Amino acid sequence: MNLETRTMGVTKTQHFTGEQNRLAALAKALGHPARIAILQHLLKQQTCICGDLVSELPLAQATVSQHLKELKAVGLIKGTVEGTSVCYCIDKQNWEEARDMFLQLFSSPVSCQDNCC
Amino acid sequence: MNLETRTMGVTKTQHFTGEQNRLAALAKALGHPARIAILQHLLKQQTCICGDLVSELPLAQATVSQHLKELKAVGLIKGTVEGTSVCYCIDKQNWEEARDMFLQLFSSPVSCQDNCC
DNA sequence: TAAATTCATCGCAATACTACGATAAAGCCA
DNA sequence: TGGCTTTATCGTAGTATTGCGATGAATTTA
Repeated sequence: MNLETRTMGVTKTQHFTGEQNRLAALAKALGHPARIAILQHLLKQQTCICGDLVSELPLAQATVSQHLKELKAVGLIKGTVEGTSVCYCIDKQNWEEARDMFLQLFSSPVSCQDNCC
Repeated sequence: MNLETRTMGVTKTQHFTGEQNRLAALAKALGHPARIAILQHLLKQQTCICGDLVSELPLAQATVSQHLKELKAVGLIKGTVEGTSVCYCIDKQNWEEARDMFLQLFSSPVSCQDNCC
């Protein structure tokens, strides 16, 4: 029987490295097609796009706002109030950090072949 | 009022492209530090590692098995039964597909600067 | 000031995820 | 065969995620 504080349903982040947790958090933020679509749209636009993301996406305004919040929470995007509307764009610095971390993960050679195991 | 079939709490995958859904699914699989740790361990080993992943990770055997199942479900790893134990390793083909998809996402230039919006 | 626009947040409903003990299934070894 | 090892699956508990209508806050416009 486990007598330490039981926190069910919660990721045990304490037991992993900061890098592992950070990469996982970034991946998690990318882990929804709507958020992928948002990022792709922000990348495609030369200038920063505001809330017309809502009309681009097949989701209600409240839902889009929530996805934007999550992307903002991990730092992949940032938003600036511009009058009545809000201008969202990729956060270049964190975006490049994310790119580097994924790059590093995928840079290792895969030794496992078809007959490996 | 929305009278179409209401499926609450479920991602609306139908409304996104196959690529967006695939990339999101791969990212989601990477979205947990334990699964990052598993993949890093499998990448580090020259030969395929079996269930001693359990002793490497700070999680119960059932939990590790569940994470392995998820990684297997998106195709990032594969397992082969070897006597009593199971040998897991990176699925080279799907791993490279994943790498290419993330690479493509991050390859777009970010035009947004500090004073962008 | 009053109405309209834009967006965030709240609250709810339903599903998904995380974790683990218990148990089952499959193979090994004495 | 009987026990042992290894791993998958089941069941359960708790938290997180997804989605959306309703509402609120901030700003613009009439």
